[in-house]
Amino acid sequence: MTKQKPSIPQGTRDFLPIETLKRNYIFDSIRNIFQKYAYLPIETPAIEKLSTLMGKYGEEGDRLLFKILNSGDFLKKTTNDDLINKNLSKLTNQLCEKGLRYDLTVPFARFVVQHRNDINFPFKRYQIQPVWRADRPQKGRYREFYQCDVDVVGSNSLLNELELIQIISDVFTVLNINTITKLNNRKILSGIAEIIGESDKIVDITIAIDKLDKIGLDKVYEELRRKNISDDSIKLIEPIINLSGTNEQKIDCLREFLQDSDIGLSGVDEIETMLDYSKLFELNTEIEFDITLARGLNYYTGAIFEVKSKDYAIGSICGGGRYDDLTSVFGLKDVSGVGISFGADRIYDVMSNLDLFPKKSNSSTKLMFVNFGIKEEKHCLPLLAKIRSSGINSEIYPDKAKIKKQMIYANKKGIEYVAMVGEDEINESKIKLKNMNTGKQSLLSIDELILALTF
RNA sequence: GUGGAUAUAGCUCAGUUGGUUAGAGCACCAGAUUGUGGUUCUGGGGGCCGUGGGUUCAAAUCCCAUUAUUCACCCCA
Repeated sequence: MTKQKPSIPQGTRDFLPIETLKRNYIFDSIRNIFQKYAYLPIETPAIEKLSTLMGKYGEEGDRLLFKILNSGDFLKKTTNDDLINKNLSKLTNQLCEKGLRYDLTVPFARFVVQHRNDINFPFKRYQIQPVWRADRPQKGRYREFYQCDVDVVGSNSLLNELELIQIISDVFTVLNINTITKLNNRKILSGIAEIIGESDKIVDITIAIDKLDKIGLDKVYEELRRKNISDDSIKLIEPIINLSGTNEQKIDCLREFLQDSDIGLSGVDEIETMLDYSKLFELNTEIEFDITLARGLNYYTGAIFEVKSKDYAIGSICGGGRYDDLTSVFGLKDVSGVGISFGADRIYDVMSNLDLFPKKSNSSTKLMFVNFGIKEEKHCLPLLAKIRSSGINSEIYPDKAKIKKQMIYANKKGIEYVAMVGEDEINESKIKLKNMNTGKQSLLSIDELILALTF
């Protein structure tokens, strides 16, 4: 048998215990806050029917879907002509019926429609699961990563948007990350497109101005021209792209600019209401109304959110928005939803690079018994059981090895205390407890030991 | 899908205009220390120099191909 070099597909990762503990700390923190705001958990399968996923994320998204080869005779539906001509899109349909989910929002829309009779609307759910994208990996970009979604469907109220802002603030407060939350509204973007007479090109326009801070003004104009936006139209948007000042100043300016666009004005009203309401409580994230925030996902229809770390550049660590019509493709009309997604993996990268994890998040064992041999381990096992039942994470070294080896094991595992029970201790009915941080040792009874480790 | 960079020990990397037996740090194992970890000292195991071809008396080093990794673009968490 030839030796195989162990490896995993690009863009995927293994997680060592120390990393997994830290990741769990992020998941637990986020989950606790979701529950505090009364969202309910659901899960959906990793694989969905391709018909559910295709066409929801635009052309680019379709390309990034992982597709699953049909089982059995997967060539059954193909014709020789299609194979010879390499008619890829047709062959894809014939070879694959399933794919890995690309995000949690579209499967959730499918879920809502499928289970509409079992759901209590307005439905507030959260979902923490991995998603997969057949992307080229790079910094902060993986092919398998976790999203932590919160969504409300079946309510048009802006209170939901507000609540999401509070959740953003709470999550990043707990995780100790400085953030800026950018807000925009798709209706404003639609209004702008309407005013300049390019309504049908709204997607191209928004994607172009979304790049403003990245490629600069000239390149944005270049891109707009490339998308066949007329010079007259470009001239018209100029003051909008250069919009600056406080959130209030931007709103006033836009209200003026959009005065002939009903949809645009309603977007401005929504933003104003959200900013207004958000002053009712303390928020630990800087709120910025950013007209250039577009986000590619073309199902957003109202509010758009994006959160970035202020201290570590890695793209957005949370994003989302309102989607009014996502369920209608699955046959349920007039159900509006709004939600955001926290990118747990990018949050991990931020916290890891800024060293924001609390110390307690990287160890789980509190106490280890040294194994001195058969007689001693039989004495220790009931003690260990008692310690465990009082809620202390603990273990016994499974082999009678050199003490040194056992101590090294405990040290590497970050175990706080080591218990040594040899012949002398057995005779005295005591346990020698060593604090691995200070090196101090003391002789305790079982009850004293439990008390000492419980506070 | 487009463009750039890199590939040497488990990890991070040295390696001279091509020239003896390819090195270091960290990690790992053992000993100094038979009931005590972290620090220190001593010793040890580890390498088809990504893979295939070419040039040369001679290739980790130069050339070509290939694969993998990585960064950026597109797009996105």
